[in-house]
Amino acid sequence: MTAKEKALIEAKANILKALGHPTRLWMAEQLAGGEKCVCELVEDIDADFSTVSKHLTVLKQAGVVIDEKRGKQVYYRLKVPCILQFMPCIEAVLQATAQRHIDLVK
Amino acid sequence: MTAKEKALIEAKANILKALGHPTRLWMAEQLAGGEKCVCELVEDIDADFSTVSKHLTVLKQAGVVIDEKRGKQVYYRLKVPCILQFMPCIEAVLQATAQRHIDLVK
DNA sequence: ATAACCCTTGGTTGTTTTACCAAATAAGAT
DNA sequence: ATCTTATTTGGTAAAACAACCAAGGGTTAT
Repeated sequence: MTAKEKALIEAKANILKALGHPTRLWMAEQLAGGEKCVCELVEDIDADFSTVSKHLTVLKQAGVVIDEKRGKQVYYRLKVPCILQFMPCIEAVLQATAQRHIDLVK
Repeated sequence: MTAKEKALIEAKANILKALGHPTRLWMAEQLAGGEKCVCELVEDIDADFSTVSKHLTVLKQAGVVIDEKRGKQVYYRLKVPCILQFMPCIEAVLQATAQRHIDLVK
């Protein structure tokens, strides 16, 4: 494996890793429906404001979202909407996995 | 968010997390070309036998791969091949992100 | 039976993540 | 100017992760 190939795979893994946390994945799914400010996300989830903000920072650094400050609030949105296209496949994995998962997807 | 929705998102995040490590992502890509035994993966990468084995266990528990013992060796393969279909989108994120990433994808 | 090979498991250590709290910054309202 | 409101940043402690080494369990070959 060349250094370039290695760097590419690390970059890709980093994006998947960013989405590989329940809170962050949930946020990405929320943003698929359109931009939201941090406060809206905080409101919908049982977590600290700072926690939400830090998760958004992770997504931002991974290149999954971008932010824009408007007035008092900061709005986040998906940078590349296709990100959530692979959810059906993820769910197919769950389907294929175990009995206990099947009812999750249905 | 109901308990069920929460469980679903955790399960999905777990799959993405499993793929969110350079070595594991690399393995998944290798297996996209067909099953391989652990020894073949170890040979192609600069890592300990036990490290490779543990990474495979993570992928297995996430439902991404399945294993089959044949003779002395254990063969791993992708359980749901579509897993790697979203790589183009991941690369699109890289493209969209920063100058320093662009040359990685090309 | 012994040896050699393939793989997993257990243990250890260092690193990374995560969540919360408190404090700091920034913008709009009074 | 002061006070909210919205968000980020810094700090800290607990938990999870990752890599290596050593040891153990099967399986085939001798």
